[in-house]
Amino acid sequence: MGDRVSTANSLAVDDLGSAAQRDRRKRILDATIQLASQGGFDAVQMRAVADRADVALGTLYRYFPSKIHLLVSALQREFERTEAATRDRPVEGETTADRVISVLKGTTRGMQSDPQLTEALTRAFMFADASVAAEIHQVGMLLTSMLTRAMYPEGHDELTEEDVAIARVIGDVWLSALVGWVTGRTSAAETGQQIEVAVKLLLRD
Amino acid sequence: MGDRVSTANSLAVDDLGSAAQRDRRKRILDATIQLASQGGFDAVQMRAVADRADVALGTLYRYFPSKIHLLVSALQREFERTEAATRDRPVEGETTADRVISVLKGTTRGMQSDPQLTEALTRAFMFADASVAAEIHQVGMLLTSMLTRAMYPEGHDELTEEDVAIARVIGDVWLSALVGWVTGRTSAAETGQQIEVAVKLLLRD
DNA sequence: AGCCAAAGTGGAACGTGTTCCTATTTTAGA
DNA sequence: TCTAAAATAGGAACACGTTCCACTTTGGCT
Repeated sequence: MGDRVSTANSLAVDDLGSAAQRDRRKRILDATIQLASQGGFDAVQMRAVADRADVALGTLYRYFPSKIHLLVSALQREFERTEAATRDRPVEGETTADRVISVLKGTTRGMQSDPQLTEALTRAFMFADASVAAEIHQVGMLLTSMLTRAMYPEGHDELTEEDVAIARVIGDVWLSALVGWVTGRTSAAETGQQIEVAVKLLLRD
Repeated sequence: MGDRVSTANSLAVDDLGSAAQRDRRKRILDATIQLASQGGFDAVQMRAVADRADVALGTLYRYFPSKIHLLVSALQREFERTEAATRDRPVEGETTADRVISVLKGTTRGMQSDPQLTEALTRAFMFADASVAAEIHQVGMLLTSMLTRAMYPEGHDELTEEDVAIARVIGDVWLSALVGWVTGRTSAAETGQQIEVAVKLLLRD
């Protein structure tokens, strides 16, 4: 009775090949995040990632065609985790603005608790070109999703164009603020301030 | 009578040393912009810049301690030119929003007419860390200045905190839109749209 | 004019992202 | 079980940002 799992990998969410391949991919992303967390963007060196993931350099490049792809993919994974964590928890706050601010500050606080990791991921995000558009778009969707959920906690059906536009602008401000912070040009407090002001300007009804 | 200009360089706006030094600096920035204009960020190679500016590599590094400094300094010079050009010209448009959109679209159009240059300068701007804070801040001031002038063409005295906050948010959106565009993730039309929507959201009185 | 410190030259050298190549191992299918 | 294809290992090689060094030129001072 050889139950040698007859090729059955079709259950994978995104069809990422065999179990061994999924495992390698995970090891690589884990190593990336460890290194980023310790030393930021510069510490994520391809040879170091390969070593720590116990994978050859060529294999690393087979999975992720560049350092930027690697880091943006890591960002995507982290962001999915964050979004999932936010999903079930009810958003606190009376007004729309309060709820949005609450969600954003929560997320920002989470990122600021690991500055090096945030620096690495944000830098990669800002440097990414068209070849990473898919991953970037995915992250953008997650952010929009988090924001609109904060705006309408009890599952609205109708998101107006304006709602989406507002979410987008807030996302832009958030990103700028984050860049200012990771590059050491603004403090954590200023970053929070910047976001709060923008949200209040945009959601004053 | 030897009128050999007795050390008289104290008239320089920012005290940038001797005429020879100012000349070298200019040659370097010119070379940078030429190369960026032709091939974007990747084409601005330090050896190439040094060659074209007719300067040794070490000298280039004496003037600009990194490629990022070099490009951000080039951006600063270009932006000063742009800002000066906008200064005298009256801003067209009835409403505040119209005027701001007009100024931003004009500037954006200018940048989009030289995509490679814009890509190089924007990339550098986004990658700049704290050591370039001075130059970055200068560019931010110029942008704010352009925006508030568009908001109040007839020289208001009182810029409220809200005015400045709005200008800042618009600047953030502009930057995000620009990054999306230079990295090939959004089209020129989408970029304009994105800015217009944000401005209308923020200036709807 | 002659001297000295600062600035510039020319180029070697190093680190890290990326590419490439060959040998070996794993995997899928007959 | 056997075999061909795909994946991986291991590492050399290359490109470009950056650093460094020995030497030369420049410019201000006496």
